[in-house]
Amino acid sequence: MKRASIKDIARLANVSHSTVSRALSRNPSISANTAERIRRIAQESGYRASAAARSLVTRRTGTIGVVVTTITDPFAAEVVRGIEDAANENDYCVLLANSNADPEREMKVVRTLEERRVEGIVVTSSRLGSLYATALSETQVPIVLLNNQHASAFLHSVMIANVDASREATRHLVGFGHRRIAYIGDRYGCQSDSERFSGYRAALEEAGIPFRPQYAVQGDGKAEGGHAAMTTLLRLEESPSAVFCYNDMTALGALRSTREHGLRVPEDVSFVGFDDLFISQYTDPPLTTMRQPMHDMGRKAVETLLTLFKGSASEHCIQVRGELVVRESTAIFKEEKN
Amino acid sequence: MKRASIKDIARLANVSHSTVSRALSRNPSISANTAERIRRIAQESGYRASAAARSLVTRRTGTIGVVVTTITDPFAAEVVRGIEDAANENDYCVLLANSNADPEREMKVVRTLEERRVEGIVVTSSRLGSLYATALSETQVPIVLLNNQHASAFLHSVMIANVDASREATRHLVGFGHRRIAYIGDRYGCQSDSERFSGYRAALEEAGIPFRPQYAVQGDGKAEGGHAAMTTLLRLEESPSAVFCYNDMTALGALRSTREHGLRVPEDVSFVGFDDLFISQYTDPPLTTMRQPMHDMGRKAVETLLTLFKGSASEHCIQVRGELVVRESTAIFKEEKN
DNA sequence: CTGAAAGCGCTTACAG
DNA sequence: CTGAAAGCGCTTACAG
Repeated sequence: MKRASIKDIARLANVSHSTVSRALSRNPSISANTAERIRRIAQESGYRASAAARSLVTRRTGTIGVVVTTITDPFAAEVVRGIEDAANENDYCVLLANSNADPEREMKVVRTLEERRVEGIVVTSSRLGSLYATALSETQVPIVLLNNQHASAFLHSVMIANVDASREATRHLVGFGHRRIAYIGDRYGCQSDSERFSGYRAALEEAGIPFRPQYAVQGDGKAEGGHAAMTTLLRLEESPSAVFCYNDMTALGALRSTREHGLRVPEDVSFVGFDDLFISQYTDPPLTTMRQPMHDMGRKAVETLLTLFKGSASEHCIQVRGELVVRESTAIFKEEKN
Repeated sequence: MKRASIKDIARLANVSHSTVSRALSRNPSISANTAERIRRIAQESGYRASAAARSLVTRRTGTIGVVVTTITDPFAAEVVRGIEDAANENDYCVLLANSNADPEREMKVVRTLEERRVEGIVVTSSRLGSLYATALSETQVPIVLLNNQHASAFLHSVMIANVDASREATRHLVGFGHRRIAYIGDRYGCQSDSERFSGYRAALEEAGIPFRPQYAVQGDGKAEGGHAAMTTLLRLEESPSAVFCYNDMTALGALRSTREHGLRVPEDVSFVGFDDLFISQYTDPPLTTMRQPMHDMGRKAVETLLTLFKGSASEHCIQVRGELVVRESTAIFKEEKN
């Protein structure tokens, strides 16, 4: 059975469909009585206005598109939650798409979102920031990149202040007396990896600790890579007493490798992660980590979209600060414990 | 600047807009040459067909709505991933909405989805299954409930076979020689909690182990609740040697409480969870758990939607089996270890 | 192979 | 306060 249209309601109410439209959108020009009557009839017949028809004339869809590599990534999920919250508060819906970190698919997905006339798009953790700069300059819908992996001055973005945050995270280790401090990076992390690496180097430098190349190893941003990287570090003649990890997932894997080697955390080796995923408070021991305000970053992304919709200018790159959350995976360095 | 419409392309190509429409939809009646030319022009001018206009006439939007309590829940995220994958393979988009487990909001959200003319809706872990039965019987769009908390025979659903799965999980503990086996439930879990509790009871019964009421405690489905519940259990005169948890998050909290009491897992107490969240392989020790095929459940949900779209009949309740994943949080019972 | 016309379900000036 | 008309951007019979 067909859905009731505005005309059906009009017939039922013995008025023109224009009147129905006005009554339903609470246009004050309609008399209270008829308006009331029309609304009741609409209600009873389970009428639902067609958003498609409406948006065709109003030129507004009230939806924003979100592309993530995969919603299964806890970071992405938290960000999307922030986006949803902010979107809903402003009566926007969210069209979700995943790119699987595949540039081709990512472009295709953006295309689809354009056809659906999303009013704005937020893309998280994209690896093709630079591709976007050109490909998307033709796009007519505002895009904001969240923690994108490549700088692209032309686009709007919200980013964590990687260098500062990483420097602070590493300083925490330095402050605990550690000098053999390693870094487990993300070989796919592009700009954010190199920035976090810079922050790490900066902290070493200001503490007068020489950088040892063998202490900089690469993971893959996931637990598997962190595990493998940590295993490498543990095989070193002089293994590190502390490790700063690209992110919490990496730390998770590294923690496990450490445990498998019969070492204790933090007594034998200290760890600090990056992100503060929900689970990081439940690892054993609970993880000290540099928190990214994921929820807030999601909000900020839609807020810049919103100001862009109004035609106002918006900051091009919003930088957000991390916050060190000290838990139990870091301890004061003690010489030769094992 | 306005988006190019089909008419703009028609003007550029010196044909009627009907011809443009046909060329773009690869209607074979159009001559290869003109079709080619039209497509090139459309491409160059960055033309994007308006999905709204199209769906107004085709009566198809190619989108399905998904409502979750919060995407931040790892279970929901995995399910949504499965939904997305299946949807994309069939050229559907996903409109995501969160209900915050608030019935009122959930109904509102469904309303919004209807206005957007989603062709189907999947609702995960809803607590108002029974409300749906009436409220949604008026709805014209097919809805499938995934692990809904209340039975409702009128609706389509995909569910884990809770009783069987829980019985098997508990049997695993029994098989390891445990007799003091506790259950930490979810006070908000409604039907799924009572079903999992039944499975637990059934396993005890078939093993001739008397049920002890003080061994059945309630959490809240989250780590906090699991922590509190386990603390209660540990204060018992004769505390359990094994615990079956409503879900992995509960187990996570329980694990932590156990650790805080200076007890070892699995030497002092064994744990089995439910879900097999991604993180469960990274807990310390890695968690033995009853895996729910979350990804597959998501797929199945859209598959039943798809068959419903075709007008075919579909099974009303698809039951899916859990799979016990044995890791290191369970061990053979040994008398009086501490 | 191509075009003119009608219509999908709304909103919104324009009249009255 | 209400209605008739036009139009948003498409698709699709119907002609030719």
